[in-house]
Amino acid sequence: MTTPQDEDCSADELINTWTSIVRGYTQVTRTLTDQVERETGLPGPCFLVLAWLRRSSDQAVPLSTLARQVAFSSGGFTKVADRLEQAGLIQRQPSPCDRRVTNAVLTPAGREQAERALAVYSAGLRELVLQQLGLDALRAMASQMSRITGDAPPGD
Amino acid sequence: MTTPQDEDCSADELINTWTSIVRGYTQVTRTLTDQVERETGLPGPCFLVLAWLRRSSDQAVPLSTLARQVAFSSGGFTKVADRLEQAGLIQRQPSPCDRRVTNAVLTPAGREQAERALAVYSAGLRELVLQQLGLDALRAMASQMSRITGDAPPGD
DNA sequence: AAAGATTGAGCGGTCAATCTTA
DNA sequence: TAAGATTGACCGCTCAATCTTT
Repeated sequence: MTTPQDEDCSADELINTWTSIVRGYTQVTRTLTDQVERETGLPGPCFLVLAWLRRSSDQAVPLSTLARQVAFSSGGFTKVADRLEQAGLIQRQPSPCDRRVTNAVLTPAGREQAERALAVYSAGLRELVLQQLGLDALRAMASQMSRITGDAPPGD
Repeated sequence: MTTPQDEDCSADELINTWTSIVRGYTQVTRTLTDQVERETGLPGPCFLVLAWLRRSSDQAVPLSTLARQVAFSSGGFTKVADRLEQAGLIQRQPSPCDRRVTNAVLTPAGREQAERALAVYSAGLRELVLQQLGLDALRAMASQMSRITGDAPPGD
């Protein structure tokens, strides 16, 4: 939605405003990632993969889908999957319907790690974001961001 | 600010809400970085350094300060500085007052590149964020994020 | 042709060690 | 001692090439 006001916003103000968003986001993300890594030993990308698999209700998910989800290249993700498999957190399964794709599923150990990591993550989120902003402001921010991506706002 | 409502927010809702913020932020950042890189040839970290130097009104800035600003390790930033200097965009200057520190200053070419990159960046910001949200919502989001970091809201 | 997965080469970052100056 | 900068070893990711399957 463009309003006549938009032209009143100088490039400098625009950048300063966005920069404070960058700072906040970066600080929260770094803190959460550090906490998860410290308390579970899971590096950032691995955590995101486990979280996504858990969110898929234990269904097998193609490696390519996971790669897109964490914004990794295909080749880069192969190695993430290698590490996760070697750590016993996921298992590779050739897809029954399309023999090009390999799926990943959580092992019991992987699911347990995912639960622990998500507990740490959400606790940090409560402390860092929810307590500072309150639920209404947080929801408002999320729905703004959803407008940017064109996604449906969360909770619909 | 903690309200009684906070306990009504399940871990799942909390994470979903934050995730949509992550998605929006990531999409905008990636798009802007790609645009800047495509139209100026500057990779992301270099762009941030030039932008910060420009914002310092052409003053000499210690490398350690710049490193903190872009959240790089000391060793990592030395190599960024190497590339920027080799590209003729910055110049190293030993600090007159403290002989441990080396300062960086923009060369004329570096300043020119910084201007171009910032023009691309702010144009993208207008299109991707300002037009979708409007100025008021953008300012609101920035001031929320400032509360998280404890910084003063932008424009004060 | 086109899409998924894997491999190896290359690069950009962190980390630990070192040197210099305060 | 401590802080800033640099160096080299290491590691994780991207990229391009390859193989397989559709």
